[in-house]
Amino acid sequence: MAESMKGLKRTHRCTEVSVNNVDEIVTVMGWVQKSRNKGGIIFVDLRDRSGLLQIIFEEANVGTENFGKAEKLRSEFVVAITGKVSKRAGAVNENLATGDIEIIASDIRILSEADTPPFPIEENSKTKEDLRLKYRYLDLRRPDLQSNLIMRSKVATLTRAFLAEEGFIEIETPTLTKSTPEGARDYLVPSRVHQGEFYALPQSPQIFKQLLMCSGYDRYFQIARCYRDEDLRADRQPEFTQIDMELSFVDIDDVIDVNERLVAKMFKDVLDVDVQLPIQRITYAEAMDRFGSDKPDLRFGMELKNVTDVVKDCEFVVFKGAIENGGSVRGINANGQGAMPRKKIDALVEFAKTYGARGLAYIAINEDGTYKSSFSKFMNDEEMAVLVEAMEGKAGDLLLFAADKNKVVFDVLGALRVEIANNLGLLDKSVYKFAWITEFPLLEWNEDQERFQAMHHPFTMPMEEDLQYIDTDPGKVRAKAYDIVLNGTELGGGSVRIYQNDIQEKMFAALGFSMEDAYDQFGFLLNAFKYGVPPHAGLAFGLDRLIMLMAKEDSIRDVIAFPKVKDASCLMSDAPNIVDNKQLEELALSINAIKEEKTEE
RNA sequence: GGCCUAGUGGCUCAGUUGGUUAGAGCGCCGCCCUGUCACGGCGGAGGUCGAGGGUUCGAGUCCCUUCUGGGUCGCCA
Repeated sequence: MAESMKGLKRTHRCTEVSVNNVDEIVTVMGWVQKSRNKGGIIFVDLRDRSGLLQIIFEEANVGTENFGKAEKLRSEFVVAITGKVSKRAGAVNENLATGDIEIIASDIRILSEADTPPFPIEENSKTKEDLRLKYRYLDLRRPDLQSNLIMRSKVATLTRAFLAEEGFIEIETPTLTKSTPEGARDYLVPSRVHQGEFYALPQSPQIFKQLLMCSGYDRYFQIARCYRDEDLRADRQPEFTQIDMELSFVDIDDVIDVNERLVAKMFKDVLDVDVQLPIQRITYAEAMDRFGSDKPDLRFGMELKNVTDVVKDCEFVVFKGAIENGGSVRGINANGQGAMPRKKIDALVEFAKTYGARGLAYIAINEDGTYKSSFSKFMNDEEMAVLVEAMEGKAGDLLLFAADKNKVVFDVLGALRVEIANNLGLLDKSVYKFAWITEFPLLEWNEDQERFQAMHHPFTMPMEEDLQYIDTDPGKVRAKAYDIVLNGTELGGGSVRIYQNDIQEKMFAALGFSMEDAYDQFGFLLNAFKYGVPPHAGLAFGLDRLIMLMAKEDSIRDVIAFPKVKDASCLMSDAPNIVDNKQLEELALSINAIKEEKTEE
């Protein structure tokens, strides 16, 4: 028996009422968080997106009929309350923004009744995520998710304002577009009109924004939805949002400048955190060498040390073999962890193996200066001492070594470094350490396909000084590409683009594309470049990851209203689902093989 | 696709080496209570332990298969 709100108008949100409104008659509307019925007096905590407000019902003030309604209230009923703001007669509740006041109800309407929710609607929910996702519309009532989405809105709003101020124009680009085989797997959309043909959902607006530069818009941005049909992670969803931009007549420094000022404004305005500008820049080579990662977490040390030269003459076959095969031996020093129990060290070895290590060598330095090591029997005392010295090992330290191809060594130690820091509680979410990573390799060798592929994308400009190697030693060429990294997460990235035909042709040649292939896939861009193209560069932020870090969450699911789970389905709507045959016929599609349980539905 | 991990009343969990009617807190329902705010008091309902199969005299507890979440490697220009 829902009542009408006819004739009523909400005057305040719950926490917009304060002591300044004492004795005023207000009308608030929201959900019943909690009802405490003491018999002759009923306390109700009313909730809306702003917070909680206590309502008092006494028969003398609200009347017999309304008091009866108040007795019926249960969690999540939606009500409209009119009453007088009053200083609390009882104790002040320090935990509530409105803890010093209450509303003495003179009228109540039950706008909607509610079933008991399947889990408590409360902050810091302990409920398992699958249940929360099935009832996402209830989960989204919780204050922590509401504050995340509100923060997200603030960031988007100030981004628009900031970029507009900087001369950017917001332009939308298509989401029904053309599949390009390089890069991530595309989501495809069948065409009804052109049977047998497909649109692709964009992985990014990359080509369109470059065309907009050709068209003279000069500075473009868009808060763009992007799609990649790859497996999910805590920080990867099949559809995600980028703050995407492109600028004409600029070089690296111009892009970095405007973006670090944007980041600084976001953190100041939303979190009141000062980001020190300029943000430090680290080359890719240095990042790999010091941190084993191109997205280093700079909140703690434990940097990698290259001890290849130190151990090159030892008899330990693992070290020797790695060096002979062109690899390296590197280590990290987990300060003060020398007493780590064998079980935990074994767990680290297993962890390392998931990153391709065949094992992990270690030296635990006892408090008395003696060693406990997995390989001391292969080294003499002097060799051990020199190695420990090179690692700056002190009594009580734990030294961990990886010996393999450089890629494996970096992967293993880079991951291990973060794992250990995490285990030791060194990753403080309220500390924000930014870095720009620059001078990425232009190309990387794809072992499976036995060819080079673009590390970023095929339109990334090589560094002028490396251009000479593009024909002879393409792997050596560095790119005018840059990533912005925050606390070990890649927040965004971009590059200066190629705008000269001759360089673009060399790039396609290095990638093993014929010009015919290139024109087939990217002809509209290459043709556009024939008609006068400005030098241009751009960048895109992962908005979901940015908000995740700002909100101190562990998953982007907590900053996306309706996220998908690991297998890319939606537990609430049950998407994706099968469609009826009529739809398939219109698209000239037939299904060859699908999982049995789906066909039986 | 691989590896790790979880799945016990509505929610969160406990359930010893397999052994009588599967427990707790919160929530829910009913009655009482005019100052509570983790309200309180009294009473009550509710699960066969994700599913299927197996071992056993006997399984929530062991084995196999499978489903559903989460983490991660591969993948993610």
